[in-house]
Amino acid sequence: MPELPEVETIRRGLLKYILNKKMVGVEVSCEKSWIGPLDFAAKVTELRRFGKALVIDFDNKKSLMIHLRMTGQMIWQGEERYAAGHPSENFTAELPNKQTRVILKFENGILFFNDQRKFGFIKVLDTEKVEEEPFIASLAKEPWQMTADELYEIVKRHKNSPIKAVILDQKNVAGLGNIYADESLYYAKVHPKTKAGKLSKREVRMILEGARKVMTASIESGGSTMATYVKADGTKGDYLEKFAEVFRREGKKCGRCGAEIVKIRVAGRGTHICPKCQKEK
DNA sequence: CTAGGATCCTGTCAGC
DNA sequence: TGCTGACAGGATCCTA
Repeated sequence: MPELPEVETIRRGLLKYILNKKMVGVEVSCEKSWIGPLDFAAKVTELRRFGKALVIDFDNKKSLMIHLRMTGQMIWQGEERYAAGHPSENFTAELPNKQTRVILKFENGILFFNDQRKFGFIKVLDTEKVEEEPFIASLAKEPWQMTADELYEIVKRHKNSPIKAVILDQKNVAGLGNIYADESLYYAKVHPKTKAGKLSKREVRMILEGARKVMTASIESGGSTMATYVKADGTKGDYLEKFAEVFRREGKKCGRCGAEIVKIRVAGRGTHICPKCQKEK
Protein backbone atom coordinates (compact mmCIF):
# COMPACT_ATOMS: atom_id res chain seq x y z
CA MET A 1 0.00 0.00 0.00
CA PRO A 2 0.36 3.47 0.22
CA GLU A 3 2.99 4.08 2.85
CA LEU A 4 3.44 7.29 4.81
CA PRO A 5 4.45 9.51 1.85
CA GLU A 6 1.51 8.33 -0.22
CA VAL A 7 -0.98 8.89 2.59
CA GLU A 8 0.48 12.34 3.19
CA THR A 9 0.14 13.04 -0.52
CA ILE A 10 -3.51 12.02 -0.38
CA ARG A 11 -4.08 14.20 2.67
CA ARG A 12 -2.59 17.26 1.04
CA GLY A 13 -4.33 16.57 -2.25
CA LEU A 14 -7.77 16.11 -0.75
CA LEU A 15 -7.57 19.27 1.36
CA LYS A 16 -8.22 21.36 -1.70
CA TYR A 17 -11.41 19.50 -2.56
CA ILE A 18 -13.11 18.57 0.70
CA LEU A 19 -11.92 20.90 3.47
CA ASN A 20 -14.95 22.88 4.72
CA LYS A 21 -17.17 20.98 2.31
CA LYS A 22 -20.22 19.03 3.35
CA MET A 23 -20.38 15.29 3.04
CA VAL A 24 -24.02 14.51 2.35
CA GLY A 25 -24.14 10.73 2.34
CA VAL A 26 -22.40 7.37 2.22
CA GLU A 27 -22.92 4.30 0.04
CA VAL A 28 -21.27 1.06 1.03
CA SER A 29 -20.96 -1.86 -1.38
CA CYS A 30 -18.64 -4.03 0.73
CA GLU A 31 -19.67 -4.61 4.34
CA LYS A 32 -16.19 -5.08 5.75
CA SER A 33 -14.89 -1.85 4.21
CA TRP A 34 -17.05 0.39 6.42
CA ILE A 35 -17.12 0.11 10.19
CA GLY A 36 -19.77 2.20 11.88
CA PRO A 37 -23.22 3.70 11.33
CA LEU A 38 -24.24 4.59 7.79
CA ASP A 39 -26.08 7.82 8.48
CA PHE A 40 -23.35 10.34 8.08
CA ALA A 41 -23.71 13.92 6.96
CA ALA A 42 -21.45 16.71 8.20
CA LYS A 43 -18.85 19.25 7.18
CA VAL A 44 -15.13 18.47 6.99
CA THR A 45 -13.10 20.52 9.46
CA GLU A 46 -9.67 18.92 9.23
CA LEU A 47 -7.55 16.19 7.60
CA ARG A 48 -4.96 14.51 9.77
CA ARG A 49 -2.51 11.68 9.34
CA PHE A 50 -1.17 9.20 11.91
CA GLY A 51 1.51 7.05 10.30
CA LYS A 52 -0.28 5.42 7.37
CA ALA A 53 -3.75 6.22 8.69
CA LEU A 54 -5.70 9.15 7.29
CA VAL A 55 -8.26 10.83 9.55
CA ILE A 56 -10.99 13.16 8.33
CA ASP A 57 -12.61 15.24 11.09
CA PHE A 58 -16.16 16.56 10.80
CA ASP A 59 -18.15 19.26 12.55
CA ASN A 60 -20.48 16.70 14.17
CA LYS A 61 -17.68 15.55 16.53
CA LYS A 62 -17.16 12.43 14.41
CA SER A 63 -14.14 11.40 12.37
CA LEU A 64 -13.43 8.89 9.65
CA MET A 65 -10.26 6.86 9.98
CA ILE A 66 -9.12 5.48 6.65
CA HIS A 67 -6.50 2.78 6.27
CA LEU A 68 -5.65 1.79 2.70
CA ARG A 69 -3.58 -1.29 3.59
CA MET A 70 -2.25 -2.99 0.44
CA THR A 71 -4.52 -1.91 -2.39
CA GLY A 72 -6.64 0.99 -1.18
CA GLN A 73 -7.15 4.08 -3.29
CA MET A 74 -8.90 7.40 -2.80
CA ILE A 75 -10.22 8.93 -5.97
CA TRP A 76 -11.89 12.32 -5.99
CA GLN A 77 -14.25 13.09 -8.82
CA GLY A 78 -15.58 16.60 -8.90
CA GLU A 79 -14.98 19.07 -11.67
CA GLU A 80 -11.55 17.50 -11.83
CA ARG A 81 -10.21 14.11 -10.83
CA TYR A 82 -7.57 13.51 -8.22
CA ALA A 83 -6.44 9.92 -7.67
CA ALA A 84 -3.88 8.52 -5.26
CA GLY A 85 -3.08 5.35 -3.37
CA HIS A 86 -2.30 1.97 -4.84
CA PRO A 87 -1.63 2.69 -8.53
CA SER A 88 -3.93 0.95 -11.00
CA GLU A 89 -6.22 1.42 -13.96
CA ASN A 90 -8.83 2.73 -11.54
CA PHE A 91 -7.06 6.08 -11.53
CA THR A 92 -8.47 6.75 -14.95
CA ALA A 93 -11.35 4.25 -15.13
CA GLU A 94 -15.07 4.98 -15.00
CA LEU A 95 -16.26 4.91 -11.39
CA PRO A 96 -17.84 3.30 -9.50
CA ASN A 97 -16.64 -0.11 -10.64
CA LYS A 98 -16.33 -3.58 -9.10
CA GLN A 99 -13.46 -2.52 -6.84
CA THR A 100 -15.37 0.41 -5.41
CA ARG A 101 -16.12 -0.38 -1.74
CA VAL A 102 -17.37 2.92 -0.35
CA ILE A 103 -18.71 6.07 -1.95
CA LEU A 104 -18.55 9.30 0.04
CA LYS A 105 -20.89 11.85 -1.50
CA PHE A 106 -20.03 15.51 -1.09
CA GLU A 107 -21.92 18.63 -2.06
CA ASN A 108 -19.23 19.34 -4.67
CA GLY A 109 -18.19 15.87 -5.84
CA ILE A 110 -17.67 12.23 -4.99
CA LEU A 111 -14.85 10.54 -3.09
CA PHE A 112 -14.46 6.88 -4.06
CA PHE A 113 -12.73 4.37 -1.81
CA ASN A 114 -11.57 1.55 -4.06
CA ASP A 115 -9.76 -1.50 -2.74
CA GLN A 116 -9.04 -4.61 -4.75
CA ARG A 117 -8.15 -6.90 -1.85
CA LYS A 118 -10.57 -5.54 0.77
CA PHE A 119 -7.89 -5.28 3.46
CA GLY A 120 -8.42 -1.56 3.86
CA PHE A 121 -11.30 0.06 5.72
CA ILE A 122 -13.00 3.24 6.79
CA LYS A 123 -14.01 3.47 10.44
CA VAL A 124 -16.29 5.96 12.15
CA LEU A 125 -14.85 7.31 15.40
CA ASP A 126 -15.65 10.01 17.92
CA THR A 127 -13.18 12.78 17.16
CA GLU A 128 -12.12 13.00 20.77
CA LYS A 129 -11.35 9.27 20.78
CA VAL A 130 -9.33 9.05 17.58
CA GLU A 131 -6.10 8.69 19.51
CA GLU A 132 -7.55 5.77 21.46
CA GLU A 133 -8.23 3.74 18.33
CA PRO A 134 -6.04 0.61 18.76
CA PHE A 135 -3.87 0.98 15.65
CA ILE A 136 -3.31 4.69 16.23
CA ALA A 137 -2.77 4.23 19.96
CA SER A 138 -0.02 1.69 19.41
CA LEU A 139 1.82 3.63 16.70
CA ALA A 140 5.46 4.45 17.31
CA LYS A 141 6.98 7.83 16.44
CA GLU A 142 7.65 8.77 12.84
CA PRO A 143 11.31 8.91 11.73
CA TRP A 144 11.45 12.71 12.01
CA GLN A 145 10.20 12.68 15.61
CA MET A 146 12.61 10.03 16.80
CA THR A 147 16.25 10.31 17.77
CA ALA A 148 18.86 7.79 16.65
CA ASP A 149 19.32 6.79 20.29
CA GLU A 150 15.62 6.03 20.64
CA LEU A 151 15.64 3.87 17.52
CA TYR A 152 18.76 2.13 18.74
CA GLU A 153 16.99 1.18 21.98
CA ILE A 154 14.04 -0.21 20.03
CA VAL A 155 16.34 -2.13 17.72
CA LYS A 156 18.15 -3.67 20.69
CA ARG A 157 14.85 -4.87 22.13
CA HIS A 158 14.30 -6.91 18.97
CA LYS A 159 17.81 -8.24 18.74
CA ASN A 160 16.82 -11.60 17.26
CA SER A 161 14.66 -10.26 14.44
CA PRO A 162 15.93 -9.30 11.01
CA ILE A 163 16.26 -5.52 10.90
CA LYS A 164 13.76 -5.25 8.05
CA ALA A 165 11.05 -6.85 10.18
CA VAL A 166 11.85 -4.40 12.98
CA ILE A 167 11.49 -1.26 10.86
CA LEU A 168 8.36 -2.55 9.14
CA ASP A 169 6.55 -2.90 12.47
CA GLN A 170 4.47 0.24 13.00
CA LYS A 171 4.85 -0.18 16.76
CA ASN A 172 8.59 0.40 16.32
CA VAL A 173 8.71 3.12 13.67
CA ALA A 174 5.63 4.63 12.03
CA GLY A 175 5.29 5.04 8.31
CA LEU A 176 7.68 2.66 6.62
CA GLY A 177 6.35 -0.07 4.36
CA ASN A 178 7.99 -2.44 1.95
CA ILE A 179 9.30 0.22 -0.44
CA TYR A 180 10.79 2.61 2.08
CA ALA A 181 12.15 -0.16 4.29
CA ASP A 182 14.16 -1.49 1.34
CA GLU A 183 15.25 2.00 0.29
CA SER A 184 16.29 2.97 3.84
CA LEU A 185 18.38 -0.17 4.31
CA TYR A 186 20.03 0.34 0.92
CA TYR A 187 20.85 3.92 1.92
CA ALA A 188 22.42 2.69 5.17
CA LYS A 189 24.21 -0.19 3.39
CA VAL A 190 22.66 -2.68 5.78
CA HIS A 191 21.52 -6.14 4.72
CA PRO A 192 17.81 -6.57 5.59
CA LYS A 193 18.40 -10.00 7.14
CA THR A 194 20.91 -8.65 9.65
CA LYS A 195 19.88 -9.55 13.19
CA ALA A 196 18.91 -6.26 14.80
CA GLY A 197 21.15 -6.93 17.79
CA LYS A 198 24.26 -6.93 15.59
CA LEU A 199 23.80 -3.39 14.31
CA SER A 200 26.11 -0.61 15.40
CA LYS A 201 24.80 2.72 16.59
CA ARG A 202 26.12 4.29 13.43
CA GLU A 203 24.22 1.84 11.22
CA VAL A 204 21.00 2.55 13.11
CA ARG A 205 21.60 6.27 12.69
CA MET A 206 22.08 5.75 8.95
CA ILE A 207 18.87 3.73 8.67
CA LEU A 208 16.97 6.55 10.38
CA GLU A 209 18.62 9.14 8.16
CA GLY A 210 17.78 7.04 5.11
CA ALA A 211 14.13 6.71 6.14
CA ARG A 212 13.84 10.47 6.58
CA LYS A 213 15.53 11.31 3.30
CA VAL A 214 13.76 8.79 1.16
CA MET A 215 10.31 9.59 2.53
CA THR A 216 10.84 13.34 2.43
CA ALA A 217 11.93 13.12 -1.19
CA SER A 218 8.88 11.04 -2.01
CA ILE A 219 6.46 13.45 -0.34
CA GLU A 220 8.06 16.34 -2.20
CA SER A 221 7.61 14.59 -5.52
CA GLY A 222 3.97 13.82 -4.78
CA GLY A 223 4.32 10.28 -3.46
CA SER A 224 5.23 7.24 -5.46
CA THR A 225 1.65 6.49 -6.32
CA MET A 226 0.22 9.77 -7.45
CA ALA A 227 -0.62 8.37 -10.80
CA THR A 228 0.57 6.04 -13.45
CA TYR A 229 1.63 7.54 -16.71
CA VAL A 230 2.41 6.42 -20.20
CA LYS A 231 6.07 6.69 -21.06
CA ALA A 232 7.46 7.81 -24.40
CA ASP A 233 7.82 4.21 -25.57
CA GLY A 234 4.14 3.54 -24.88
CA THR A 235 4.68 1.37 -21.79
CA LYS A 236 3.38 2.37 -18.39
CA GLY A 237 5.43 3.64 -15.52
CA ASP A 238 4.82 5.19 -12.17
CA TYR A 239 6.51 7.76 -10.02
CA LEU A 240 8.32 5.06 -8.12
CA GLU A 241 10.83 5.13 -10.95
CA LYS A 242 11.81 8.65 -10.04
CA PHE A 243 13.49 7.81 -6.79
CA ALA A 244 13.63 4.05 -6.10
CA GLU A 245 17.22 2.79 -5.98
CA VAL A 246 16.40 -0.86 -5.32
CA PHE A 247 12.65 -1.40 -5.04
CA ARG A 248 11.47 -3.41 -8.08
CA ARG A 249 14.82 -2.82 -9.73
CA GLU A 250 16.02 -6.43 -9.67
CA GLY A 251 18.26 -7.16 -12.65
CA LYS A 252 19.24 -3.50 -12.95
CA LYS A 253 22.45 -1.87 -11.82
CA CYS A 254 23.14 -0.40 -8.42
CA GLY A 255 23.60 3.35 -8.78
CA ARG A 256 26.51 3.29 -6.32
CA CYS A 257 28.62 0.34 -7.38
CA GLY A 258 27.15 -1.03 -10.59
CA ALA A 259 26.46 -4.50 -9.16
CA GLU A 260 23.19 -6.16 -10.10
CA ILE A 261 20.23 -5.55 -7.78
CA VAL A 262 18.67 -8.81 -6.63
CA LYS A 263 15.35 -9.75 -5.08
CA ILE A 264 15.30 -11.98 -2.02
CA ARG A 265 12.78 -12.88 0.68
CA VAL A 266 13.01 -11.44 4.19
CA ALA A 267 10.41 -11.60 6.95
CA GLY A 268 7.94 -13.01 4.44
CA ARG A 269 8.24 -10.03 2.12
CA GLY A 270 9.83 -9.55 -1.28
CA THR A 271 13.03 -7.60 -0.60
CA HIS A 272 15.41 -5.77 -2.90
CA ILE A 273 19.10 -5.27 -2.24
CA CYS A 274 22.43 -4.54 -3.80
CA PRO A 275 24.39 -7.66 -2.77
CA LYS A 276 27.65 -5.75 -2.95
CA CYS A 277 26.67 -2.67 -0.93
CA GLN A 278 24.58 -4.61 1.59
CA LYS A 279 26.65 -7.50 2.86
CA GLU A 280 25.12 -10.04 5.22
CA LYS A 281 26.88 -10.07 8.56
C1' DC B 1 7.64 -9.88 26.55
C1' DT B 2 9.49 -11.40 21.60
C1' DA B 3 9.48 -14.21 17.15
C1' DG B 4 7.55 -16.52 13.30
C1' DG B 5 3.95 -18.15 10.47
C1' DA B 6 -0.88 -18.23 8.85
C1' DT B 7 -4.50 -15.39 7.46
C1' DC B 8 -7.76 -11.90 5.40
C1' DC B 9 -9.05 -11.02 -0.29
C1' DT B 10 -8.81 -10.37 -5.42
C1' DG B 11 -6.10 -10.48 -9.41
C1' DT B 12 -2.12 -11.45 -12.32
C1' DC B 13 1.59 -13.90 -14.03
C1' DA B 14 4.84 -17.84 -14.77
C1' DG B 15 5.10 -22.62 -15.59
C1' DC B 16 3.31 -26.83 -16.90
C1' DT C 1 -6.37 -23.23 -23.51
C1' DG C 2 -6.79 -24.37 -18.68
C1' DC C 3 -5.05 -25.26 -14.29
C1' DT C 4 -1.98 -24.35 -10.21
C1' DG C 5 0.84 -22.05 -7.19
C1' DA C 6 3.31 -17.97 -5.96
C1' DC C 7 3.08 -13.49 -4.95
C1' DA C 8 1.46 -8.71 -3.98
C1' DG C 9 3.80 -1.06 -1.54
C1' DG C 10 -0.29 -4.28 5.34
C1' DA C 11 -1.33 -5.58 9.76
C1' DT C 12 -3.41 -8.84 13.03
C1' DC C 13 -3.99 -13.07 15.29
C1' DC C 14 -2.34 -17.28 17.04
C1' DT C 15 1.25 -20.21 18.71
C1' DA C 16 5.63 -21.30 20.98
